[in-house]
This record gives sequence, structure tokens and C-alpha cells, in this order.
Amino acid sequence: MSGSFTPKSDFLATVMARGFVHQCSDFEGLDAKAKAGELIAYIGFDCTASSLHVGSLLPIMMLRWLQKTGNKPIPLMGGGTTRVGDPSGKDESRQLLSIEKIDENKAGIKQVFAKFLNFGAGKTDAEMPDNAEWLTKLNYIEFLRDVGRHFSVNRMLSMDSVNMRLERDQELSFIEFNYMCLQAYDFVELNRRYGCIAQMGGSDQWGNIVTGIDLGRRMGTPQLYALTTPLLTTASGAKMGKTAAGAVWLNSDMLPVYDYWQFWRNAEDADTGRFLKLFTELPLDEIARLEALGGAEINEAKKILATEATAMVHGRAAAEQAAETARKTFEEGALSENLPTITISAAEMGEGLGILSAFVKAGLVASTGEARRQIKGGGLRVNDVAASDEKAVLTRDQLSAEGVIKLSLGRKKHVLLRPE
RNA sequence: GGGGGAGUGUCCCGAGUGGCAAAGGGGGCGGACUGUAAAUCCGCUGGCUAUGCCUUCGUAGGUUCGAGUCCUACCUCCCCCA
Repeated sequence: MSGSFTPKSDFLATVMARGFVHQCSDFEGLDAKAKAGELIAYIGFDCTASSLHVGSLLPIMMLRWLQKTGNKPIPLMGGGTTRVGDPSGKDESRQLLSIEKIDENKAGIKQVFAKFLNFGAGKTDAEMPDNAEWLTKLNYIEFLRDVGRHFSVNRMLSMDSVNMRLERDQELSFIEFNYMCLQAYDFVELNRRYGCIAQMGGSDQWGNIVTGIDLGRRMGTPQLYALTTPLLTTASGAKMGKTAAGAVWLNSDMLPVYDYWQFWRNAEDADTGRFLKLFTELPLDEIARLEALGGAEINEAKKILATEATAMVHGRAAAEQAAETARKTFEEGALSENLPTITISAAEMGEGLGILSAFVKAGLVASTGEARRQIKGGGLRVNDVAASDEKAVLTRDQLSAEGVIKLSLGRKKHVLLRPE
């Protein structure tokens, strides 16, 4: 995509070398702005959940590098657009979130950003506006007159995303069509308010971003730029960030740090180098060395990936504790007190706790039925011994010296049961 | 407004033609093999106080010993014509 272009700015040089860049509307132009430290760029995030997940990490890292290389990042909250409901996809049951819920989500999301960006009023400090600030004040007639007249339907119809839907005879709602306009308008508004000149986003956002640039030109903003990131999938083609339990959240109250660490530790071999470049800040030569490790040695690289990536979100100390917990558990087969722990009351323990309900309480299985099936399949272990009798009862005799019983599902998921 | 078609196991797609806890995929989980990887093979993939009971095929009624399947009304979506 970049052809023979060689970036002169730290920002583009870094971000291109690390594999963040898919497409740019004008490499030279953007590079010059970044070189001068005048690049103010934004990325939009929606507020449909109270945390962001790994899927959002790529754009977040972009903003972080932007700031680290002396420019100003703006994560834009889609509080306004979220109020309309996301019309993409065929999920008709999209619920409109209440304003309170949206605010709550925004607060959770801001916690995540605070770990990656410095906020404040300085030149390179991040700011986090919400498009509700201007979108909710729009007046339909005025919007049509001042902004709407600049949109060419012909042009929008020729966009890939739209065209595809038309060809397949798929529904394309009016709201969805208007999303482009609102998003384009956000870009112009951010330029007016913050002097923002670039929008970044996933490659699927290209059309929307370019529409914003176009609108800007017609409405008299300075030249605007688009920069997109590749769509991230694992080497075997799966979407990033989905696991059994659901999304891989970035807030520790939604996903324990230990589990977050495990997510990265279990990356596919072929992804290790790419992930190190995208999700850690290790120097590239170090990454090249790790990436070159063959066979089982790649595991060392994955441990580093896990710890570094975890440290970015949860802090160095928590990351290292997770690494240590994993080391004890997997390499020594020893019991680590830092595994996820469930406390049960003395009353529940009583004379003994049925093995089925113990696993349900631990959250390892969803129902006693599933526990039964897992026992049949040899998937459950108590204190590292495979369970074979579904009528077995756990008693205090099985407590370890530390006063816990270790329950495991498969080789990787462990929970400690601690009676009071 | 007129005519035609569709909604299935709460992850998704999708058979289903009165005996159905409902074919087959995908995904997921577990087992084997490995290196906490991938690929491959095998098993599982409604709930429960469990040889039985309860709940599931858009919603609500009805016919029947028995309904995902037939009838009626309603809801939602799609297509064609105006």
C-alpha cells in the first residue's frame, strides 16, 4: 500500500514498522504533519459495553504511539451515535441503551484509556470528547441545509459497503445510511473544536473516513487525512478477542488479570511476532529475535508477549504475578494461591459438598448436567486427580495445607475452592 | 392496498413432510497427540432433587391419544405487483 514511501516522522515510522498501517489517504502529507508534531488525530469508539475488549486494542495502541511520538490523540466516545443504536449487522434486536447506561459505559471505558494515554490540557495531552455534545444539539433542518447538501448520494451508493448490500438485496436502513453522514460530521466538528486533522480506524472504516475528508473539504476545513489499520484475525482466521467465556475484556472486573495473561500466552505460534509488534512496546530487534525462536522455544516468546501485553493494561506487578502463577501451575504443577479463588461458606461446605455443585459454584461449568458430561469425558479434576464418580462428595479432608481444594476443567482452567 | 414466502435446539447456519429432546454443519467445550501452539482423530454440546420429571421449533388459542409438523388469529421479516 505504501509503495516506495519512506516515513520521516517518528510516528509513521514506528507505526508502519510495527504493522499497524493498512491504508492512508496521503502518506507524505500525514508524515509531514507528524514530523512537525502537529498531528491531532482521533478514533471513534462506541459505548455499547462498559469495557473495551482486545478488539479495540489495535486502535488504542495507535493513539498511544501517536502521543508517544509527540502528537495529540483524541479517543472519541460515540455517546451520540450509540443513542441511535448500531444498525450494522442483521441483529434487529438492537436495544437502545438508556442515557444512564451509556454514561456508565463511558466511565468504564475511560478507565481503560487512562492506562494508555495521558489526559490533560497540554499540547500532546489526550482529550476524550463525546459526539453527543454536538450530535444531540443538531437541528434536522439546519443539518440538512448546512451539511446534508454536501453529501452526494451517488457517491455514497458507489461505496463498497453500500454496494455490497444493494447487490445482495440486503436491507440498508435509512439510519445506517445516515451513520456515514453523522460520522463524517464528527470529523468536521472535531476539526473545528480541536484542530483534529486525521481520523484513524479499522480498514472497514475507510469509506466513512474518506466521506468525512470529503465533507471537510466542502465545508472549508484544512486538508484532512485517513489512516486505517488492518483487520485483525488470528493466523487461523478466527476473529480476535473471542474466547469461550466471551469477549476478552480489558477491565479486570470483567476479566481477571490471570485470564487476560492466559489469553496472550495461548496465542498461536504464527501470531506471536505480529502480536509482539502490535501489542507490546518491545524494541523491534528484540522482537525479531523472539520471533525467530523455533519449535517449543516459541513458548518463551509467548510468555514475554503475555507479560508485556498484560502489563500495558493491568500494570507490571499484576502481570508478573500472573506470569508467576502460571509458572507454578503449569511448570511446577504446584498449587498457586493466586489462582482464581471462590470462597464458600461453612454452611455450604457442611458435611461435604457434592462434586457436581462444587464445579458449578466454581463457575467452571454452567450446570450440573454439564459437570456430569465433563466427568464422563474425563475433563474434571479435583486436586489434580481426574474425577470419575459424579456422586463424589468433597470434604474438609481434601483441603490442602493452604486450606483450599483445587478444581480443574481441562488442563488449563483452575479454580481454588476455599471454605471459610 | 393486492399477491407470494419465511421465522427451528437463546452462539450461528440449517434439515424437518402427526410419534421429536428434533438430522447435518460451523462454532464452543473436553479427551488423545504435542509445546498451555497449529493440524489431525475421538467424545460432548436443553434443565432437574434423574432409569423418571420439566422446558424448548415467532406469539396466543384450537383439532388430535399425540403438534415443530394440521387449523385460526396475531407479531416480525423478505419478495413481487400497485
